Amino acid sequence: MKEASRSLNFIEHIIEDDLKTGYGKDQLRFRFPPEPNGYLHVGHASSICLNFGLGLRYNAPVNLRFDDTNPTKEEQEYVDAIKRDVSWLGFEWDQECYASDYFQQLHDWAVTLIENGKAYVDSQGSEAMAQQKGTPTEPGTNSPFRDRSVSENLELFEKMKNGEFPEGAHVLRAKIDMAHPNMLMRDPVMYRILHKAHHRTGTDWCIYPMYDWTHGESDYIEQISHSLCTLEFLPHRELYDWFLDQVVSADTLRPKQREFARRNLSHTVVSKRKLLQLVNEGHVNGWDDPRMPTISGLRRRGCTPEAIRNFADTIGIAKRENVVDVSVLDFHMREHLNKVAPRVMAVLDPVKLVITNYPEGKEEWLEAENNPEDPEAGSRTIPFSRELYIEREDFREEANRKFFRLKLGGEVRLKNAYIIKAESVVKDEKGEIQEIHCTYDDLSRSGSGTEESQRKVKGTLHWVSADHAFQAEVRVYDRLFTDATPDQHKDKGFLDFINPDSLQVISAWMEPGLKEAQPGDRFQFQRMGYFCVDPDSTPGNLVFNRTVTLRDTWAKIEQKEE
RNA sequence: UGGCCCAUGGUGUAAUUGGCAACACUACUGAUUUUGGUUCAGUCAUUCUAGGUUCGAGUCCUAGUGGGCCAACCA
Repeated sequence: MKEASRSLNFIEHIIEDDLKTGYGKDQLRFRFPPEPNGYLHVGHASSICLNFGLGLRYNAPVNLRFDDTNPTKEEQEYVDAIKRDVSWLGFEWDQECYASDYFQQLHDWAVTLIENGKAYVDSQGSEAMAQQKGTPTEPGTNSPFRDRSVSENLELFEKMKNGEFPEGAHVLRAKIDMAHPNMLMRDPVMYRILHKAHHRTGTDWCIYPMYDWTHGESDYIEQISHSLCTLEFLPHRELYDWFLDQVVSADTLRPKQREFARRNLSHTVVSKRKLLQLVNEGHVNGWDDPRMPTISGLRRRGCTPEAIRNFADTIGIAKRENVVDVSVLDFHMREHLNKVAPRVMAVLDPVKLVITNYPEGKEEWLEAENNPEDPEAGSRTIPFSRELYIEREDFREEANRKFFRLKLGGEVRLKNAYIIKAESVVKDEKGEIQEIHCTYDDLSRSGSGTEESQRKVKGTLHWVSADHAFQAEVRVYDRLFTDATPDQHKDKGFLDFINPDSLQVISAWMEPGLKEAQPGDRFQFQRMGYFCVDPDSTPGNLVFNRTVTLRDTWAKIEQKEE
C-alpha cells in the first residue's frame, strides 16, 4: 500500500536493531493497553496507529489489553467504546486481554516475592508512607514494618486478600531501596485493599494490583516484545525491569518498555480528566460530541478512519514535546473526503433568486456529476426551475473586480445549469434583500455543447430549486477552543478559552435527492464543505454535521481587504 | 538545590549513522479549473549557544541555556 521508502521512526530503529541482534521476527508482538476509564481520543489514535502499524509492518500480532486494575474508575461502557473505536479505525487485534485476567497469577507471583524477602506488608497510613518517601533530593526512610518476618507477611497478605481488613489498613510493598535516586524505586506499593466490585471479576478480589506491578508482568505473560508507552513512564522503566527480574525465566522472551512523546493537538485538550470535565459540565453534548477530539466525536463529525490513520502517519512519533496544528488533521480529512464524498448542492443561508425570463411552471432535470475526482461515481439529475435559492453571501449589489460572484449587471454560472445576469433586487422595508431578479441565457445550459454554454464566466454558484428543495438541520461546528494551547496558560484555565461559537444550528435547503441520505453518509456541499448525516436524524428530519470546510481562498482575500 | 529525558523552517517529522539539511502541513506567488474546491509550479532554515575532535559535525565530546518528567493506596 504505502511506499516502502518511508523513513523509520526511532521505535522502528530500535526494532530493526533488535532484529539484528538476536530477536526472531516471529517473536515480535505488540499491544495497545488502554485503561477503560474514558473514551479514546486522537492522542490514543497515534498510539493505536503506532502499535498496530508495527504489527502490520512486521506481520506481528497486536493484543488489545485493558489495563483494568482500578475498579473505582473503570467501567464496561468504556471497554465497549474502546473496542468499537479501535475496530472503526480499521485495526484487528490478535487477543482481547484484560489485566484482570492475570489477577491470580499476579497474586501468586507476589507471594513468591514475599517468600524471597522482596515484598512486605506495610500497615501505615498513606500520609506516613508519603513522609517516609523523601523527596527527589533527599532519601527516604524505612518503614517500621519493613522487616516483618516472611511468615507474618504471608499471613497478613492472605488476610488482605480474604477481605479481613478495611481499605487502607495495609498495603503490599516491594522491598527495594528507600534511598534510591529514582523515587519510584523507594518500596513502591504493589497491592492496595479495595472493597469494590470490578467490572469483570466482580467481588472476587479485595486487593487490587498497582499499575507498575501489573503492566510489565502482563507484557511478560502475553510475551510482548516491545511495550510502548508515553514519556511520563520513562522513570517507571527501572521499576518495570526490576519487577520483571523477579519473575522472568531465561527461556522466555523478556519484554522491553520504550517511551515516546504523546501527541498534542492544537486548539483542543487531550487529557481524559479535562475531556471528562467538558462532558460533565455540559460544555459539549457527550463524549461523542463532534467538537470533541475523541475518536467517537471525530467519527460523528464525519471524519474517516483513513484520515486519522494518514494523520497519525504523517505527524510521526518522536521524543520531544510537540503541538501538532489541527490544520494537519483538517488537511487529511479534506484529502480523503475529496476523493470519496459525493458532491451535492445545499444552500445554508438562502436568498431567493427569480429568473424572470424563465417560463413559469417549467421544470428541467439537469445532469450533475457526482464527483469530478472519481469518474466511477457517475452522475445524477437535479431539478431546475424559475425560482431558486442561492447563498446570500454570493450576491452583492456592487462589488469590486475581485468579487467573482453575482452582482447587479454581472454574470455568473449556476453550477450544472445556466449563465444568469442579475438585473434588480427586491428589498423589504428594512432594506434587506428579499429577492434577486435576473435573466438567463437559455442557450447556455451546461453540457449542451453550444457556443453559449462554453462561454467563460468568472464565477460559478451553487443553488437549489425553491419548489423542489427541502429543509434540513445543519450543525455548523467550529473548533472548541479559541487558543492553540488552552491548557498551557499559567494564569488561565482551559475553560477560559472555550469558543462561544463552536456550534451554530441552522436550517438549510437541500437538493431533493438528499432525502434518502442515511446516518453516517458523507457529502461535499459544493463550495461549502464536507458534511455528515448525524445519528440524531429521523426520516422526516435530517441533521447534518459540518465535518470541515473547504479551503477558502476567498475568505482570505476578503480578510486582507479589511 | 538531585536525577532522568529532550532541543532541526511558523508546525510536525526525516537525514543511508560523520559526507550537498529532506518530506508534509501552514502562509505567500503564479498557472489550470463550470466548486475562489481539486490539481500543478514556485518562495520561506546561521540545525538553541559557546568551545572542542575531524579533511569534513544536525549527527561525536565538554560546558552553558531553554523546555519536560519525577515525592497518588491513579494509569
